[in-house]
Amino acid sequence: MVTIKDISKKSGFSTSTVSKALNGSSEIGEETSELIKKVANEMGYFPNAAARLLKTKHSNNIGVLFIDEMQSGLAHEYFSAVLNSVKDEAERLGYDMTFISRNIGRKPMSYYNHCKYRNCDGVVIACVDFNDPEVIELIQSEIPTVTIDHIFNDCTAIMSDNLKGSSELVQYIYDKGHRKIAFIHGENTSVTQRRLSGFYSTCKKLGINVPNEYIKPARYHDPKSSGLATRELLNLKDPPTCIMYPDDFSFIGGMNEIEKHGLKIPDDISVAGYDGIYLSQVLRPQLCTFKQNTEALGKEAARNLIMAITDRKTFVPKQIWIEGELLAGKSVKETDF
Amino acid sequence: MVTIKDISKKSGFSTSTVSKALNGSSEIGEETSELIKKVANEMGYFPNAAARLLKTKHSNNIGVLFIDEMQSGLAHEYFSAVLNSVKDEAERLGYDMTFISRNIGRKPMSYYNHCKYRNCDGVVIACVDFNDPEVIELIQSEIPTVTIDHIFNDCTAIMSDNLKGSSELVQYIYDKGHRKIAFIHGENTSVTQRRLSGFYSTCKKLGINVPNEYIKPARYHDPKSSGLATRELLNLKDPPTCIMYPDDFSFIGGMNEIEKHGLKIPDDISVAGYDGIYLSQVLRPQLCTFKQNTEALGKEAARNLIMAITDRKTFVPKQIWIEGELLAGKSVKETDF
DNA sequence: TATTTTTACGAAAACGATTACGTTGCAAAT
DNA sequence: ATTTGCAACGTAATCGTTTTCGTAAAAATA
Repeated sequence: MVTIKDISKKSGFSTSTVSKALNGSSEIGEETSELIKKVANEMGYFPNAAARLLKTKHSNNIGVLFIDEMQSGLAHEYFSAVLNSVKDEAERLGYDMTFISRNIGRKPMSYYNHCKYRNCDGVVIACVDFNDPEVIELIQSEIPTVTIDHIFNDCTAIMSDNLKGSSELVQYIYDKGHRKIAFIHGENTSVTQRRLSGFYSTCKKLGINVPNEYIKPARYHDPKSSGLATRELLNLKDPPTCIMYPDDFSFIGGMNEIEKHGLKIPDDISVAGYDGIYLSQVLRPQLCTFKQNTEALGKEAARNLIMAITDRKTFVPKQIWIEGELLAGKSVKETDF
Repeated sequence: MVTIKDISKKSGFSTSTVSKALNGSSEIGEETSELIKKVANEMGYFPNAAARLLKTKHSNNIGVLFIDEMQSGLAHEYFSAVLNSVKDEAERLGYDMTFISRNIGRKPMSYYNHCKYRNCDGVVIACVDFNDPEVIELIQSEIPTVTIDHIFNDCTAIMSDNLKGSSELVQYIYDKGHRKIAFIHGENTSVTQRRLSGFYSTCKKLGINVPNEYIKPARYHDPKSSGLATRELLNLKDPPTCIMYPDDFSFIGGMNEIEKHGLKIPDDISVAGYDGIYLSQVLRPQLCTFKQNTEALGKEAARNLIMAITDRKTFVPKQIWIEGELLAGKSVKETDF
């Protein structure tokens, strides 16, 4: 490995001069600067991140916290799409991305300590249990963080506009003539809470009566759980004409259950999902859903995190709402009321 | 930040003793060792990765090279599943995972240099253009690497058994009575080459005649491209009764084209995919496909890479074949011949 | 008892960079 | 002629560990 010492020897300048020249300091004369750079190139020099980091404390590396309850991990299409976008934008801005886990070298370690250990300049937090004390510890620490789809005090949040999304879906379903709309909502996350709120408020606005039995809890991103909820809904004396699901993925469970009941989508029952994952658009019939802008979400997350890192003093936490787009699909049937 | 110096002062022992005690060296007496650990705990000490790395050269961090031509990145379901498994196993073994890009801090840098810069202990290479000189440079370097789905000299490879997979598919389709089987094959990757070989050899074994016009090139993981190939196949004077696709994802393009032609799967034409991604099993009809064992692939990749890192001297490169499983689905119709 | 070995610890030198501060030489200002 | 200022470069400390090599005392051996 060739170091600045080697360059120093070969070029005859001191290591500090070499360092400064290589970092483009104006302190060094143009000629020497050029010479040093030339020598460095010839010798195949590149800096050692560890040594540099030890002094500067800047790693040019951001961490991502990305662990979901359902263990789907990177197979979670929505989040992996967001993450991919984070990665692309971070790379464009010169940052690498490292996954943060709870252990290091076989020793357990909190998220926060892990980040400090790895000297992450900042952290993107997505798809985790936001009630986890360790997550809270990390967010409240001095390390810049941005969260995706969850709002914390004094922490920049990139939010997919779930309220608006579910609201638009309800409006669309209403416009198609439906008045008996059921909602299966994922439990215990702020994301699904917002979707539920959007559902309620829009129903109220439109004057739709929603019996309690039309609201079923289910686990987020869990087809089985939504399947059970679907069964209950279909067995009601007065079943709904349209069922809204927590997310596209969960809908699959519902779809199977609807098939078992011998019903056809959308002729016998209408359905809508959420997310707009690829799958939803290749199903037959195409699923009516709300597509989240994963690319914008990830990009904004990376950009804002890096801004927070760079302008640490002046940066103020903010919330950024990313809008999505209704994909009508063909799973909601025009109906009379 | 509390350092071993602080512990040294507080405990009265030298920094070297502290370091040794903390690292469990047998050189240090049990009592002092316990005392030092206690003090370290009280003070909330944990090591600084940069400083440690600077001396030891071990980062406990592995890099992943993961850039596909189609830019689907982490949205590539097969690879993201593999990667997730790599991550889980690596974490279990005490390693973190960092993405390797071509630039760092806005400066371009080769993959190899990037790995050296970040001091990656090893690299997992997947889903890239294996002809890229930079990739080759990395593989031939002193950094331990494992490749997924591609064989290089002197480099451990974790291989999904594509030959066997496509072979089993052909056999299954044959058993269902089909004799006019077309094959759309992805271009230019060793993965798709193997699938093609499996197709050819099994056809030969079974005595199936394969006219040239039944073999269509298309881009791997590209629905549009497979859609075009499908159209050509359907327009043949003597069209096939079954079409095999490069992968499940590509099949979607074919599916749309088949729909456009007013044909029904599987009544009018049978189809088969490859990969066994989630999508394939929720399509109606369920897709006949070959499910690759992504979990085993990722796990083996991580395990072998870390073995290569740990036993650098004795480790010999090897090839590990991971078997998959045929998912019959309902897209291949029983037919007479 | 005299000698060797072992045990338990410390001093100091790395690792490879950055950076505050010091030192020149020389031109410009006084 | 003296002072000042600045450009251009060097010295040396520093970041937080690990590790080699010593060394004193204790234990084992002869």
